[in-house]
Amino acid sequence: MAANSRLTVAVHVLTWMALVKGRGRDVVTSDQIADSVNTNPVVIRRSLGELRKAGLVEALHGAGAGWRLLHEADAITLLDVYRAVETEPLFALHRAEPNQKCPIGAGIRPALEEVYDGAEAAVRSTLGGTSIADVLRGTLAGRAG
Amino acid sequence: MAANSRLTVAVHVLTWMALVKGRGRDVVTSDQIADSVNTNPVVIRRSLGELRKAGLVEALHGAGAGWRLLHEADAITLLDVYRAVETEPLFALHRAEPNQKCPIGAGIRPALEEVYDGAEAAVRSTLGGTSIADVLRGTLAGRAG
DNA sequence: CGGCGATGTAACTATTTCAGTTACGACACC
DNA sequence: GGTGTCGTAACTGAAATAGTTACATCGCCG
Repeated sequence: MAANSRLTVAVHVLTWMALVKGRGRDVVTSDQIADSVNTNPVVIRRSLGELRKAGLVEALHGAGAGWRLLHEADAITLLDVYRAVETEPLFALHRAEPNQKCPIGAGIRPALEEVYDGAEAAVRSTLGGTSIADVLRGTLAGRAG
Repeated sequence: MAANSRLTVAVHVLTWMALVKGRGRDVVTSDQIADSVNTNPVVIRRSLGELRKAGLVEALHGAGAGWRLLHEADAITLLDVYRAVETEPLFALHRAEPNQKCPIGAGIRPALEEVYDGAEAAVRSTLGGTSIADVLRGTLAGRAG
C-alpha cells in the first residue's frame, strides 16, 4: 500500500457530486457516493469531512440530510483537493537523524528539502491546472478533458 | 502519504561516495556508508543493490571489496536515482474497482491516470534538473547547490 | 414530542509497507 | 585456507491505509 488513494477517492466524490448536480440533484448522501466509489460510506464521510474543512462542500443535517458542493466544478482544482486530503510530503527525509559528525550527514537534509520542495511545487502546479469539471468531461469522454 | 525514504537514502549514499571519491578513496564499504546515514549496513546494501541494477555503481568482491561509482557526480541526476529506487506511482488509483454501472466509476480511472501521469512527469523533470554534484555542493554549502 | 434518516467519529481489524536486524552462503583476493 | 565484504533471505516492530461496526448527535416531519 505504498501510495494512498485519498486523492483518487476525494476527486471521485467531487466529480460524482458535480455530475448529479448537473442532473438537478444537489444534495447527496455518503451512501449514494459510496455506491459509485465501491467502498464503505464511512470512508466517504471521512473524505467529505476533509473536503468540508477545506470549504469545498457542506454537510446538511435533519430530514433530507446530505452533502452539497459549495463551488462550481470548474472552480475546484485538483490542487484544492490535494491540499484538503494530503498532509505528508511527497518524499520522506531520513527516518533517523544522519550522522552529524559527517559533512554529508550534517548538511544533506536542507539540500534535499530544497529539491523536494521544487518537486512538490511542480506537482501542485500540474494539479492546479486541472479542475473537477475537466475530470468530469474527461471521465464522460474517456479522456482527462 | 506513507512516503518512504528510499530516495533520500540512495541520494545520501551516492553523495557520500562522491565526497570521498573526491578525497581519493573510490572503493567504499556498506559499513562506512551506513555510519554516515546512521542506519544498518544491510539497508545500505539493499539500496546499493538497486543502484547497481540501474548501472550507477558496481560491487567489488574479495579482499578490498566494496562499492564504486560508475559515473561522475555531475552525470548522475536525481531522476536516475528516482528511477532506480522508486517503483510505485505517486498517487494510487482506487483500491477496489469502482462501480462500472456508474458513468463516473466506469470512466474516471483513465481520466485520473492522465492527470497523475502529468504530475509524475513534472516531478521527473524537476529531479532531472539536479545532479549528485549539485546535492554535494549544496550539502557542503548549506544549500541545494 | 418522538421517530427517522443522515452526519460525525471513535474504535477495532486486516493488510501492507517500511526499515531495522540477524544470519549465513558466496565470492575473490591474500 | 583465512579473511573481509557482498548479496540476500527471513524475521520483527512500527506505522499507515482502508474497511467495518457501533453509536451519539442533529434536525426535520408527522
